[in-house]
Amino acid sequence: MDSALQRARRVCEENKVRLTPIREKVLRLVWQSHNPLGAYDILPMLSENGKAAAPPTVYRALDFLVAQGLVHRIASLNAFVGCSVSSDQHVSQFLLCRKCGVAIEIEAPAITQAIAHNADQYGFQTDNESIEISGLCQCCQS
Amino acid sequence: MDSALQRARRVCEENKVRLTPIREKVLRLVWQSHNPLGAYDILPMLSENGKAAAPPTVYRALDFLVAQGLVHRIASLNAFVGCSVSSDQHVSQFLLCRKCGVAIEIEAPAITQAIAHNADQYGFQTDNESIEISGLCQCCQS
DNA sequence: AAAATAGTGTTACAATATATCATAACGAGA
DNA sequence: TCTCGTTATGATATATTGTAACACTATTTT
Repeated sequence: MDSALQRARRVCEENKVRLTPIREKVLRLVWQSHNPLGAYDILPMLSENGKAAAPPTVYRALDFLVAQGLVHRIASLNAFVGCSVSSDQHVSQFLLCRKCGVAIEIEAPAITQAIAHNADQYGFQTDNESIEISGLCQCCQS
Repeated sequence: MDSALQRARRVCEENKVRLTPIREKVLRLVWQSHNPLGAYDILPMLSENGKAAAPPTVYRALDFLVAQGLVHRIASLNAFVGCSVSSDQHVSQFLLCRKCGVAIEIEAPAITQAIAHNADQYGFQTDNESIEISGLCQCCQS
């Protein structure tokens, strides 16, 4: 968690962008939850002095964090999760438990390679890949 | 297109479910468009005698078709596309052009295998995999 | 300090999806 | 064939997710 913040600061410095208080808070919140969080789950947690933030506030912060590769969006859940891989590759590979909701980020070069190979066959130039595998995690199988 | 309908009928017969007129019409519409269609794009096309259908009508039909493996949902686009592979595997692998919007369904056992191997390492029991790769198709690269 | 850029607050709204309850169609067994 | 349980559809309302647009503030650059 602390190391995640350190990495975030480093990444932002390298990219010459600012990790403002709002962005940092959203990053902390997303990281603290080990399950993916929806934008509207985060929203009330951002409220200072009892006044809730408005949707654009959280979406801007999330868009920023996603752009920097610090957070991933899980399209099938409309939710966001902290990126746990340190390498700066722009891939998003997740095992998603449909029971407990946990999101396990995996790093599988074999998948990435197989995708690159297939895309090549179609002359397709890839931007980013998003792999979302739903199923049951080990804990939830009994 | 006709062969797609034939397959649909066969699949429904095997699964002992009904391909009702609404479901068949939605399937046709999704198939006719070679780009993914949003539910609200389909909605007005369902209108008989000038009266538009209500959202649940199209969502029910789409849910049914997805459950039968005849249509895929592209989560990153909130859209639906006809399934073009005949084998009855429950995987969803797409190359999505961000310029022209085309969705190319690929069948890559190497990817599936790499995923199975990784899931195994985590003791994760997979239901279905969804791979959405955004980028530029060959036509749109110039 | 002035100008330019980037970030935030706020309001309103668009787009996507579902809950709920009533009605209709169908299919199996008496 | 009738009725009863199941499945499908109609209809209304509402929930959820995501953006546009504009004013204002903070930060950086010149």
